[in-house]
Amino acid sequence: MTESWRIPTVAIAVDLAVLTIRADQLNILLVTRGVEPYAGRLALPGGFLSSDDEDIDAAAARELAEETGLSAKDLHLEQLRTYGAPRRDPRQRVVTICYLALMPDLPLPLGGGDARAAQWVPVDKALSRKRQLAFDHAKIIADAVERARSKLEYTTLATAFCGPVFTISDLRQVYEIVWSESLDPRNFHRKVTGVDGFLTPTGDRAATNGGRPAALYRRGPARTLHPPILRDGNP
Amino acid sequence: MTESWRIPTVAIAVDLAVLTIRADQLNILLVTRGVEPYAGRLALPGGFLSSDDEDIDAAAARELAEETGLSAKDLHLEQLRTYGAPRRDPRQRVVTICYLALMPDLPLPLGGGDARAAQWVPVDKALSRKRQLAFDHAKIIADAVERARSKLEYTTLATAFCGPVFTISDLRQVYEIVWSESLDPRNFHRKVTGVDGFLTPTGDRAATNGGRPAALYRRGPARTLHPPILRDGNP
DNA sequence: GCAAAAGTGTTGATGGTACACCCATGG
DNA sequence: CCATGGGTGTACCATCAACACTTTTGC
Repeated sequence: MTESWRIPTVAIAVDLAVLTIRADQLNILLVTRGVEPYAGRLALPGGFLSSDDEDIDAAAARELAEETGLSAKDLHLEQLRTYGAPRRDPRQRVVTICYLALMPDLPLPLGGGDARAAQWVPVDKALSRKRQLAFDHAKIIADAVERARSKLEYTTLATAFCGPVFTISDLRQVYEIVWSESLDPRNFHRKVTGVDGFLTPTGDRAATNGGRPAALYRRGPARTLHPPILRDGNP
Repeated sequence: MTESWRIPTVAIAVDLAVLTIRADQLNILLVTRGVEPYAGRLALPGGFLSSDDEDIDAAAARELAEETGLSAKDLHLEQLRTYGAPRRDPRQRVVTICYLALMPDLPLPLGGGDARAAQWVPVDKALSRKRQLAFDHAKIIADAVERARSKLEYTTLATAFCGPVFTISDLRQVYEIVWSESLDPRNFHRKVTGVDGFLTPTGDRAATNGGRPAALYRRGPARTLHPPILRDGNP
């Protein structure tokens, strides 16, 4: 608590839940804490809000750039929820505003100035070893994953996990991995090509990997899906 | 600014967007500010978070009880979003965690200890006179209404606007008013009675208001709607 | 040709809309 | 009886899951 004079009585933090798909699994970006409390444990990247003129959305974007080297306009970033249980940080009262980011699988570390040991951890693994996570971050991760899962249903966000050009198979695998559910490739194809503005054909074709080469697409202008693509597990 | 010594450099507020249906309109609970800034303007009820051991959800519930006299377990209360633009409060940096509450139309003031002038204001009126609202509260109200609108689609939340017992007509009017859209009474009836756990019949019937008396229902155990009841305006 | 993946056509089930029709009450 | 709102039946249409089938590549 020697640093408590530097931080207001109720401190405000901004934490990031950054998701990607890697090796057929949903992964989350975690850092290893170097200091107490929870030294050595895995935690969401984040930091305290400075009291200057920085907007909280901008603070989240800045943290994201520091961790990944990516600008917020290159990927999806949205506010998830604010967590403020009284003793979630044993040092003092901390209220943390959490953000959800989705990005394609890019190499890490991405040359950010902040060279803390950020690593991709499969979400399943992180959530099955809750004791290794700092603070209430297991709960935050679970909320982030659930938000991502449900957003795939009625928005075009799945494309945020893909690179700039992708095949319909790539997109289907995003859905299958995030939902842990297999989808019929033929019906999926029809469904996504039927939504206006979801996908823009590039005209090119992907290198074949054993069969007929797939058409390549970019993400289209649509942001919501009409009709939605619904999960099975719902009822 | 005489009280600024009591508030940390970055202050945390909890604000409430309390919605109800009154006189066939969606209404929001607003207070008239007595002090600068924005003295005399309408604002969302709320207050600063104390740095003691109060959870932020509990702080929202306490504010709600002070304004309406109702306990949080009697009505729906959920976190909406956190707003933290740098100059949203001209005095100092304030980050506000906003909550959305839905309640049936009950008389106000509800005998809370805090006798500030809380009043119901039709949402349309509030949003068409944005200049009369304090801070960024017009934006918050718009977000709250949009959240309520979309939650009616896939949750059973519409019952939160009704009293403990209600008719299917009452429920339909909730949808019609919140969505500003008229629905076919016959198809609506079939739809809601077809969702398992949405409605529990009481066995009683309402006093007639000109026609056959309607069956009375309580809210059932279901919290999500399968299938959803979708708005028209979507595509 | 054969395997493998992409993409199309078809069919039967399901859920939605529109609307005709019957039910129960007050006046 | 009539007016009024509550509630059911039904016909038609859109969407969807399931799966047979065709297309396009590598080997």
